[in-house]
Amino acid sequence: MIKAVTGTKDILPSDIPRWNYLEKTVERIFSAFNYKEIRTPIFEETALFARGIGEETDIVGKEMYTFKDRSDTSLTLKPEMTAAVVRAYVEHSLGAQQSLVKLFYMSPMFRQERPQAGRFRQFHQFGAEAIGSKSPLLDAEMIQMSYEILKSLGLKNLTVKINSLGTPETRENYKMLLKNFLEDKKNTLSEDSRRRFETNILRIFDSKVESDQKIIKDAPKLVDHLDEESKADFELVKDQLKKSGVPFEIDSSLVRGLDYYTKLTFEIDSGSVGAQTALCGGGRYDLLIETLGGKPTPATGFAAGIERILLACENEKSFSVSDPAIDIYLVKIGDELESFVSELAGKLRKENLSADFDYLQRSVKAQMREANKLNAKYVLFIGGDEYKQGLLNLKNMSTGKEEKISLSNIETLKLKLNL
RNA sequence: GUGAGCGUAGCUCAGUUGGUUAGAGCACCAGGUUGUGGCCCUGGGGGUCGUGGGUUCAAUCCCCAUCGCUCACCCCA
Repeated sequence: MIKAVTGTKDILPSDIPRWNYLEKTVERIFSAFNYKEIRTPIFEETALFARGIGEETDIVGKEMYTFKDRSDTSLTLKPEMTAAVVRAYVEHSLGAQQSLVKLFYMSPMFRQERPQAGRFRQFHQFGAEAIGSKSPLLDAEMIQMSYEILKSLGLKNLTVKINSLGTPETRENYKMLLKNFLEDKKNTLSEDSRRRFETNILRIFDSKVESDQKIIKDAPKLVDHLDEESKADFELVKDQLKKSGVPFEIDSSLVRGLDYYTKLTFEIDSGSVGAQTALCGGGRYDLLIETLGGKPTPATGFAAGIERILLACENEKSFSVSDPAIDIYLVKIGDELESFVSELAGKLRKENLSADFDYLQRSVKAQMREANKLNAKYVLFIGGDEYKQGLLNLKNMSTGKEEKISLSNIETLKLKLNL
């Protein structure tokens, strides 16, 4: 048997109502904040992600699905969306028509990682990008929007964490500071953290090893070494979050894994999922547009993992969707009426009613069971003496009451049913 | 890439200290009402016990390999 590829999942009909509910919620809130949807191709030239995300990152270094097409161009299934959105922004000069462009997306992403709870190789993200302003109000807006979406989905167990990475210069200075601090303690660090010391020293803060945490606890903090502008912006974001009632905590160890972030970064964690607690994350990326060939343009954004959010919602039973119901199920008494029933169903469907009937020549009882399973609001019996007199028997499935209606005014059934 | 756990019906799982036709609940189908659902009752279909090899008179059970799934590390949404 051929199965779905490792790390990929079918979203089955029984899953769809929950996905639809999430998607509608997301669209509603994005549009309230005046973000417009953008859709970009599933794959891009590999160079886009290599340059945008950073050659040294894990995503680019070992997690991308990269392949060559017949003209020998290296292509990559998108592992994240920001680089693609920025590419489209630059390519179509979206900034020429409006100086601030607010975009949102929902799309599958691909990363070749080992699957685990809340992590897949094909997964889905929604997110937003605001390109063209350095206002901290937009950073606060990103946090507020994502928080509101999660809240609207009924989630409770949330932690909003914010940090500022400062400008690249302040960050480099700080890295030196940290390096000096850790230099003589290096040998007592875990193996992973010793590796991080060389590759990405800031990530040592993320270590789950207790002994590492003890060492790093007394390390200098990035927030204490910010440049004046980053510091002022950070204060503004905090202020704005307080005003909009978003609870948050400052997490000086919050470092994002993509190279393009500057200044404000944030993450929203859930205590209701497995080890992968981040439901969404984002921040400011003032240098990326330039890196990708555009004019220097400040921007900020975030991305959220849909599977992870739905997992948290399930574990918290944070929302429920009502069972899908069909308006009317046609029960035929006698198989010779099949073709007539099919025609009748067609008429009802034209009236925008959802209608179905039995194609398996099953007994009336079996047809009723089917109607019940489909949550049918009404059942229409076709056949027997009534049918000969031009009448049909209409049954309300919740009250159980039946009434006879005339075959000739079947088109007005919709009004009768109050549907 | 590393580590641990688990693979028995469509689903959730029992089971045999190795021994005849491998079980339950749910789901599915049929009947109980020769024209009427949700409850109930009766019956039925469905499994190469993940795959390959080994040990044995005998393997779903023990051993080895392999594939897959799950969780965690790493990393990230």
